[in-house]
Amino acid sequence: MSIEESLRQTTQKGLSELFGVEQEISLQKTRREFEGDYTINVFPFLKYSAKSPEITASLLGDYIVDKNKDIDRYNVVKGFLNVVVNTQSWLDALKEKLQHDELIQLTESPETILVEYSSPNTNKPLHLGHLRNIFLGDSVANMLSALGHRVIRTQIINDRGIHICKSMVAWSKYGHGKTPESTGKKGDHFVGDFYVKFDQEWKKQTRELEEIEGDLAAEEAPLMKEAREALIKWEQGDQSVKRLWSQMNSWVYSGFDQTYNLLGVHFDKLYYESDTYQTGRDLVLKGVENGAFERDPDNSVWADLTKDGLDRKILLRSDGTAVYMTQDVGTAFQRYQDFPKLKRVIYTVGNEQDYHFKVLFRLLDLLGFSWASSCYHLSYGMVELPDGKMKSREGTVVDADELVAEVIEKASIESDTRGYNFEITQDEKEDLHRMIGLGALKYFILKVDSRKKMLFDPAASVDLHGNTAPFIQYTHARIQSIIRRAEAEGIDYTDDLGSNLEPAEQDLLVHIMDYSNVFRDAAESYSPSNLANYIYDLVKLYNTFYQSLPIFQAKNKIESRRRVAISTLTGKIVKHGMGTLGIEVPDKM
RNA sequence: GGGCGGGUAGCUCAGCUGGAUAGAGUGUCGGCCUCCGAAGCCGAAGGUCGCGGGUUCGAAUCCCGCCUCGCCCA
Repeated sequence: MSIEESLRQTTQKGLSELFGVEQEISLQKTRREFEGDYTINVFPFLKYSAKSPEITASLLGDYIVDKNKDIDRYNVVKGFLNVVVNTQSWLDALKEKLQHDELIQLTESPETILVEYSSPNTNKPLHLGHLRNIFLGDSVANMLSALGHRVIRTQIINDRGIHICKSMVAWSKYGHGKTPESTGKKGDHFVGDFYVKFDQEWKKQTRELEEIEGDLAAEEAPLMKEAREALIKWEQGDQSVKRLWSQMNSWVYSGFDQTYNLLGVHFDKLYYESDTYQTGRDLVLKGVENGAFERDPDNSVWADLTKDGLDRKILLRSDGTAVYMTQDVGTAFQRYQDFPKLKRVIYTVGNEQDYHFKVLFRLLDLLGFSWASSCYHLSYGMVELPDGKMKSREGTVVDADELVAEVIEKASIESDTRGYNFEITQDEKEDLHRMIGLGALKYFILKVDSRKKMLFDPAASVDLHGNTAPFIQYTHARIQSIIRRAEAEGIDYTDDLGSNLEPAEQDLLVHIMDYSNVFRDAAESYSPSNLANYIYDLVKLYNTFYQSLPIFQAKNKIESRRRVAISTLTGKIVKHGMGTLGIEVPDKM
């Protein structure tokens, strides 16, 4: 049992025996300006103790010191009881952690959890917004998996609809049989270019038509007509349209795969809307039969959610075609068919769809699916640029591939400028630069609370100083350098570590011992930013420790050993934590 | 019109299940490489926690109203 947990139990017991208090208590870290490790605020218990804050705190303090061998002494400041943990207890905890491989405590009830993220459309390449989505979903999946859950990573690929048909029409007319191979272009960009081309030509046609058709020009433009025809033919199963459709989609997928590979993410299972959109339609029709939904005179189908404080929501248009919501009903159902053991489904989708998911989950409930309540919308805020929002129409979208290439290039320049104080091959250099550049980007995005909107400053995202991945990576490399030297000098940290701790050692150690708790809380609240901030604090404490205390020139062998032990454990946590965020840390840089 | 989310140092962000003098980074200014990796460390300056009420021994944190920014539903 951890020191903190045991203190919590003793305190709880003491409050109960002394004052008859039966409630959850919270332990805080003692503020730096006071002596102590943990602080208990006794104000809430005064009405039970019927004594002054000072006396209440002293009684509790006496009890804790008497009953808990980890606690050495205490002091009282106003209503705050600061307890001091035995130095020996901290050192014992350190030794124990080093002997075990597991840095965190695994969950006692492993679940099967499906995490959906990325989920792009197949008509254009990934952009900065997708990156936040991907990094968030991937790190949440990593955290849950690290706790011992069985995680299925998935995405729903929006591979059908008018947008893909636009690219298809444009390629047929202006493509001249070109392919990604023949042009040397990445597949998703290749197809995206035709989507843009469609838009340009369509606008041209619209302008020409406006005099005759007025407001209808956009819809009546020949190109748009062709796109709509293509969609109808697709739904009818037209062979040549389907062939072109799969051809273009496969180009896009190979482009996406390259990007995912570079980002270091993978998926266990893919869902395509072209496979599941009919399922949703059937479920909705069943819902009409059993009275969950209603049919209007014009034959459209609606769900009346006004009782729940939501609106009336259309599910099938009067011509019988499905809307997005209907497709999502189908996909959700399909997933529980495929994985009957699912305990949780996590949808990583931007917060502009908060309402959409509220409605979706309510619909699943109305359809009688017991698992509706285990669906969760992992909602995240938009990414904004220094000059405002990304708008595809204004061409201010930040392309994911370009951005990744830029950060790696920047990392390469910075590393080369600083030089390398070790032997390194060209391949290793490239690997290192990728690690640093990509790490900087991922960390920059993940350190911000995902629920909030964030500002993406391109210059700051590749910064190497302060609260950044390169700073953390650098510290890791520095620690590894110490460990290498310790091994060379034959320092064995499993030996006696003494009975003393300098303040800088203790501050660091206390934080280290908090890792398991912080990790579990971050995982269960789907908050990679909490983990990122913990690692940053850890690394800062380590650097303070490192700069203020000699390791190899210490007063004696025992101190050297202890500092190597603390360094080793810090290094392990940094690697584990960053790895969970999807960020690699180098041994040398 | 209705709903959701945000507003904390010049800038970017922590802190938000109520607790001690609100913290980091960055930027500005000033120190620290004969010593284990300076992508580092130490220090200074910088705040009416959007505004106004309320609850409480105690509010950045909870409640109400307003201002403001963003998004969603018709």
